[in-house]
Amino acid sequence: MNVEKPRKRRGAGRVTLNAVARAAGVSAITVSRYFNQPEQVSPERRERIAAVVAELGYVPNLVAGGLASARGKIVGMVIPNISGPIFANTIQGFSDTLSRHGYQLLLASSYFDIEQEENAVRAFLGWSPAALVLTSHFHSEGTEKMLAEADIPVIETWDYQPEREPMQIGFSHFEVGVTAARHLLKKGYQRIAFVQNSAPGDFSALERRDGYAATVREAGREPWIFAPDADRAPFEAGKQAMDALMNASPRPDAIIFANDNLAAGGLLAGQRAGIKIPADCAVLGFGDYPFAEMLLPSLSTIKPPALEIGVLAATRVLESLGVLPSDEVQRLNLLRCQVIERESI
Amino acid sequence: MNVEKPRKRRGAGRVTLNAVARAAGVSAITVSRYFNQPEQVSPERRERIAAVVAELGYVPNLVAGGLASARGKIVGMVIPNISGPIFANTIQGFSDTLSRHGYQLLLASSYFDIEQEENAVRAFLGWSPAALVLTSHFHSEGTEKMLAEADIPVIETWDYQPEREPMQIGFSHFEVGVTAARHLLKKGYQRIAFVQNSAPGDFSALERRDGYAATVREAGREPWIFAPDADRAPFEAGKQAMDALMNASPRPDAIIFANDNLAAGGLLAGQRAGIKIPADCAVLGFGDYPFAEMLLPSLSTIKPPALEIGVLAATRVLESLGVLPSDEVQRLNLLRCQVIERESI
DNA sequence: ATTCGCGATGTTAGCGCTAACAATGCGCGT
DNA sequence: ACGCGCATTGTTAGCGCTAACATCGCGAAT
Repeated sequence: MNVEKPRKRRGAGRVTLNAVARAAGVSAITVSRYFNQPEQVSPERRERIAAVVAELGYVPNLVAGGLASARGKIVGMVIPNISGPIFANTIQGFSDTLSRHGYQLLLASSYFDIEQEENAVRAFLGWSPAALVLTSHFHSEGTEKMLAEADIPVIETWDYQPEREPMQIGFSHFEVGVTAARHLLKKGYQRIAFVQNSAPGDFSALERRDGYAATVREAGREPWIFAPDADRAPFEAGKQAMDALMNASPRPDAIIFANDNLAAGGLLAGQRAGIKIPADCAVLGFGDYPFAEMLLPSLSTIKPPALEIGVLAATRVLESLGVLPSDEVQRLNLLRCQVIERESI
Repeated sequence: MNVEKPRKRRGAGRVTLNAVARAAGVSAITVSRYFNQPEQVSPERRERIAAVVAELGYVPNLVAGGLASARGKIVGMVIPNISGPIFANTIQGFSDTLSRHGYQLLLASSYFDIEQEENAVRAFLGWSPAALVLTSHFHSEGTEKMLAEADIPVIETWDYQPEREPMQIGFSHFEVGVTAARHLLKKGYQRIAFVQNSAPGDFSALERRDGYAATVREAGREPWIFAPDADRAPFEAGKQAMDALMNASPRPDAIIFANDNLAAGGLLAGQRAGIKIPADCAVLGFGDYPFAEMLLPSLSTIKPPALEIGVLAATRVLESLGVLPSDEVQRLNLLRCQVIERESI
């Protein structure tokens, strides 16, 4: 006499939605609605279900939900690097805004490598995310193809190329260069130099340089661009630049550095060489890294809207998904940078 | 004559594993094995399947896989904050190590708030993650309960409390305080002060203080602890501390700051007051924040193994899951901090 | 020749949830 | 009284994948 024993036993005894439904004396779909469209459930049942959920310690299985509804409450973000002072704020703003609305963040870093980006995008798509957020607009063919087929909102951040199709949130690096140069010109500086970023592949920094160049040219002066050795770390490159520029004659009376790391190096080298900043030479950075206010003299810089980009990206995602209200989701979102004047100008 | 049309149509025409199987002339499970245990599939079929996968652009649906196998290739991490200079490296190391083995990172921040942590843990558990990584050992009751029931590897990082049950990866903050004090004593400093962190809730900083206190006492001296106002930002608190200590008589000849932000403030205030560092007074920080080498004088500090914690956490997770080999996964992992000597000592 | 073991492959039955459709009951206007 | 619309609840059929078991074929061991 064989006992017909069931052959499978996988789900490890977790409390399921069905168990809750049974205990509450309603059907499964009602419990499902309680979680997803509570306004469709009568108050009495809501209370009943809430009690059972608390009692059994039910945790909704989002995986099953995601499979059934073909769209999970999860959003992927690929960022060049997590630990840099720049992107960290964007991640923070993004993550916080999302989680406030019950969405989870899947994160991966690409290190400016489009193949790593492609791998991350592929893996993310496997989780059927509600949306994807990428950095910059330069992707591999494979990535572009997958994104086109995925049929979910895709947002590109930090870079701003209005002619591209996907939703964009960023600011104009060219404009930053213009702002920097114009700001110094207005303050009466005459010989303004620009120190380029030593890291290859940072195309945004080149746009800032171009903005600077166009502006000084417009003011009837020749651009003066110093390019440090490509193999130096930013801080060292900044020192090199300052040393070289201070040996020129005539010297520049103001220097725009492509970022705050370079500027910090410049500040230090200047000080070691006995240059008075800003009396002998003004220094302006970009990024408003946390240390900018801690240097001596404290570093004037241009602050990019890092946190805002993250928050706005999340907002646009939630709008696209109908979680937040909006008549029509804006495709282009141009933010502004801010000049932070401290002592080095 | 009614045409029996199927009633559902959800999956939006995505390429499925079944489609691949059909096109390759094998069964679905063989394709599944091709992805998960390729060594179990004969080389000929592997090739065949690979070709079809590429041709159709198949992207495995990890949600379905996760549901079927009751354990997704995804790992959750809850960290106090993403943008701080401390934890960013841990996230980076963790994320990179995981993704190298095909696991994805779910990230959330708690802002040192155990209720936010609980929410994050609940949401993460809904994705049936393969493991969870938390920061510190102080959790809400609800969190503890969920973790106990979840039956997955849980790792607590940064803090190190050997008596606790879960796997731990961190270092001893007390030991950091001891190291700092001992290092300065050995260099011949006589009157060593300690500046406490102004932020309430940073219990680790208090342990460092206690390590310092125990060590100087052991050397026959009285601990000298300065506590800045609790409502000041760290940088400002550091300034306040330096000003106060420099007005004492006799002055301390060395100061340990609870972290680099405080130390940077101290350095600046010292300089403004005409104090020669390190000749008049040495300064030692903690954290090795990125700006430490950029200050003038550059800041000597104690560098915590932030990146290593992340990498090791990921390694232990992968070992627990059998992805990486290991006879027996170590439950306790004590890492060491490193004294970085620059100019301020 | 028969058995055994083992590697490669296939069949079946869900995993836990939700979309789509169905049904029910109630108040309302005619 | 009847039909209609609306709010609430239920029924059914999967979503795409993999665990568990079943099968098949072939060489080695007996």
